[in-house]
This record gives sequence, C-alpha cells and structure tokens, in this order.
Amino acid sequence: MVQHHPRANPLFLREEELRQAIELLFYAYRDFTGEPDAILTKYGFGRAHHRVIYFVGRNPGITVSQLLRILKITKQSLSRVLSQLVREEFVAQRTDSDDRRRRMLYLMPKGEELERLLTERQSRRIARAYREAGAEAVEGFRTVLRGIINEEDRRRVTLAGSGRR
Amino acid sequence: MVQHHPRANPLFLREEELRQAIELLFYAYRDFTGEPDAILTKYGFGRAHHRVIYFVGRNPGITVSQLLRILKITKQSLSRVLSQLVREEFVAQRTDSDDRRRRMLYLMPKGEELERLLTERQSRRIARAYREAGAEAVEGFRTVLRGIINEEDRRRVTLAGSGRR
DNA sequence: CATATATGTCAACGAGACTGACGTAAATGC
DNA sequence: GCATTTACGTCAGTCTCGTTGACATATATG
Repeated sequence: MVQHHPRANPLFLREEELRQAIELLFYAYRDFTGEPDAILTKYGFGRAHHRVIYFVGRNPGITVSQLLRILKITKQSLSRVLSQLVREEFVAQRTDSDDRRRRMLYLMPKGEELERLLTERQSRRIARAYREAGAEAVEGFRTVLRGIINEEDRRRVTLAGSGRR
Repeated sequence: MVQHHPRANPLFLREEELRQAIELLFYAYRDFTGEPDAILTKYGFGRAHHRVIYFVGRNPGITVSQLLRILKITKQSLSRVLSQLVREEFVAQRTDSDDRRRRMLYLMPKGEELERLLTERQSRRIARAYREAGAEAVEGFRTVLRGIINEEDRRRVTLAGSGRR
C-alpha cells in the first residue's frame, strides 16, 4: 500500500487517499470529543460549554466578541451557555476598564478544575498518539492540519496562548 | 521552539504543544465541516445526512447496524435521517438475500450526485493542504490521526473502502 | 450630539442527539 | 419445533445547541 518512494509520485492525491483523510478526520474527532462529552453530561453541560471553558481558560480576559469569532456561532447560542456558566460560577465576567462596554471572561476555581479535567483527557489521548508517532510525524500532523484551517484563522493556533493576541 | 534533535528529548510533550494540537483539531474540524454544512442547508439536510450519505457511498450495501457502529449514534437518531433520505430517494434499501433481516443501503442517483458534490469540496481542501505540506508531512498526519482514533476503529480507515469489511 | 460598537435578551424555530419501550420478522441454538 | 437472539423500525418525550430577527442598554467615538 505504501510505496517505496512516495515523494517520487506526483499523483499521490488520488481519490482513495483523500477519502481516507476524510475518514481519519471523522473518526479522530468523534473519539477526541467522546470522552469529554461523557464527563460533561455529569455536570449537565454539553460540548458548547466545553468549548467556552476551554477557550476562556486558554485566553484569560477574552471578550465575548473575540470568543464569538473563534467559535463561529451566534451571540444567542453563546449567550445561553455562557450565562449558565456564569450563573453556576464556572466563569466570571469583569468589565474592561479601558473600554467599559467589554466584558472580560475568566475561569473561576470550579471552571479551572473542570477545564483541567477535560483537557487532561484530551491531552492524554494526543500525547499517546504523538509519542507513538514520533516527532517527525507530529510536525507533519501540525502542518497538514494548519493547511486545512481557513487562512484567516491559522495564526490563532501558532500565536495563541501564553501571550495576548 | 523546535529542537535540533527532537527525538532525543523525552519531554517534548509539553502542555503548550498538546494544547496547540487540541486547537488545531478544533479549528480544522470546524472549517472542514463548514462548507458541506452550508451546501446541505439548501437541501434541507444537516450534518447527520451528510455522514449517512458519505458512508453509504463509500460502502455500498452497508447495513443499518454497521452504519450505527461507525457513527456511534442511536438507532433512533439514524432512523430519522435515514428514512428521510430514503423517502426523498437519495438512498435505497434492499433486503439482503443471505439474511433477510438485514437491509443493505445504496446511494440512488440523487444521492450519488450530492455525495460527489460534498466530497469534492472536502477533498479539495484536503488536497490543497496535502500538496502544500508534502508527502512526508502527509504520512505524519495520517499516523498521528490514526493514533488518536480508538484502537477498535483504526482498522476501519486503512482497510475500508474498495473491499468489504 | 449622532452614530457605531459591545453586550444581552426575548421569542420562535429546527436539527440532531438521547432514553425507554414496544413490535415484527428472520435467523439461530438446543 | 420452540425459545432466544438479532436486525430493524417506530412511538413518545426530552435536551442541547445551533439558527433568525428584533429590540434594549451602556459606552465609545467622530
């Protein structure tokens, strides 16, 4: 199945190969979200709550509109889960002193704990796959995934975290 | 950031790297499904219909229970979309002559057309990313994604298609 | 001061997942 | 031959999470 000199074949973008990629993405995402989904159910939350908790934890002080641009959902959809997370004290809102229209979002202790729990599960899965695949494969994985993402958002990943946007 | 001898460093699975992987998967899947979702809306269908059409097209004659094992959803959830697809003549059912309890599923012309349309969009996105990344990166991409998938289902991808399961 | 922006909310709707129960037809095991 | 299992379908009810469109408020900005 794998050729001896794969880089020598310019026609490697055959339909079969592309379909395998489609299926890999489907199965990987299915299993990648499966574990967290099961945990969230116990809290009465769903995948939407997870996404909010994750990105708020990752970007402390992120505003509502920034979050909307990441998630690509409507204000109303976000509002529903966000207000629930605030009400149940997983997320805190603080008015930005520079621009008092903005609400900056932060995780509260309960939110941090849940975030850790969920991220740990997903990280463990990724870490195992990374370890088994090796550093070179990991670089390829990252490169291809970045290429799949719409150009406008590619920078979000490599620049994100640790610093401000 | 990348070290000179990455495979020599057992600590390359740092949190930052794993979080980037989590985000890459999120953004890539979001954009990977975004285009098809928009097309499906015009047909009055959703992502669930897409998955059925895709896997039936990929595995002609697949049975309902096999499909359920792939999608990991309940019979009821599948039934809703499948019966709609059958009613609107995108999918045909034929009783298996070997085991007359089984209904084998096939795409009808309308279904094949829609499947082609949707798969083309997704394939184009993948193909572009593959081309830009190069054959070596593609191998890494595939290896890591396979590692993320639950072990029971890894064989589905490499063995799937072309032949029966 | 007019306009634009950031946020929140109300009402209504639709898709797609779930559970649990039940029914039927066909295959299979003893 | 009969009991059990399997494959499929469906009914009823529920929940999450996405949508649109309209409207309200506070604040910033030209």
